[in-house]
Amino acid sequence: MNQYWEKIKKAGLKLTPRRKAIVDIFIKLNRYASAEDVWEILSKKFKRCGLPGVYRNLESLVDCGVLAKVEKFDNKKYYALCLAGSSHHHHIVCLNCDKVEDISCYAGESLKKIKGFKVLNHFFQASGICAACARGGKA
Amino acid sequence: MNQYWEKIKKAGLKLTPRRKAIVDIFIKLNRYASAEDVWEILSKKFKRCGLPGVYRNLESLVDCGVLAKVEKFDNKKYYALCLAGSSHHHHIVCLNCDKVEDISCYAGESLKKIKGFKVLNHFFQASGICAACARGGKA
DNA sequence: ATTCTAAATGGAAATAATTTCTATTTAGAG
DNA sequence: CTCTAAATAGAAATTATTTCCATTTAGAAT
Repeated sequence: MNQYWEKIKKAGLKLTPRRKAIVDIFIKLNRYASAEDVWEILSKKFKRCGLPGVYRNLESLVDCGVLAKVEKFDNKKYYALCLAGSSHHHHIVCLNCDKVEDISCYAGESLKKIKGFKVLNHFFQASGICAACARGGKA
Repeated sequence: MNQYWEKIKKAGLKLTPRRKAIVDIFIKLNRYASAEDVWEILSKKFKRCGLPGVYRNLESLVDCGVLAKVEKFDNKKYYALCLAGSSHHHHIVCLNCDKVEDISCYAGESLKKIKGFKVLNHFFQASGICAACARGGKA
């Protein structure tokens, strides 16, 4: 029972073979992926496997905190394993290898009021080159 | 020749009736809008008016700095008038009236290196309730 | 172990957003 | 006024995602 399975159970979701496999795929990938990416890999393991089911599972895994959404700003949805707890945090993405890491939120008091707005939410995401890629780890 | 028209000309784009009308729509709206929103309004002014043309124009207006993209994280594209110059900045969106305002970027030295990543880009967007809506301006 | 029920699933089809393509029109330089 | 590259309309294609419904299954209760 790993930390991800625990999150799934804790949310009252069933720990299905499909969900275990999807978590496994993300652990092995170590980067963000689209529903179609996941479906392609999952299809090798399960002969009968629909894309709608993958979409449903990715959403439920986001809901229970196992996955986080990653933005590529191209009108597609991307997901990555979320190691951080349920506390508010952000993500940094490697432009070379697509790896995603959790980063804590820097927001302080100054973010409660901006330009007369009462600020309720904010989204932050950084991208760049991770240490491994900078060393030529993959290129 | 207002500031928006100037930006269009400066980018080497033609100042067409369609583009003038789109800028005008955003000035009057004073909030972000989707391609379809713009198309609906534009259709009242021009009987022959295609959605693909609206998409093309919105993109070209972003390219020349007249419009900015706004994220609603729903896999649709949204646009708003961009008053700020070409310098790096962000946006804050009113959840009640959809108004968008430019905000300056707070990023300092600490944002150059995060978790070993060499940070190249970042995206920030805040949302909340604007002063007018807080006063019950529209609700 | 067996039963039971809500949740999960597959797959077809629908929906929604956006882009491509091609022929026609037009802004604006000369 | 002419000319050309840029802009346009509209149909059709593409892409991503969701809905629908009939079937299966995880896991709680027995």
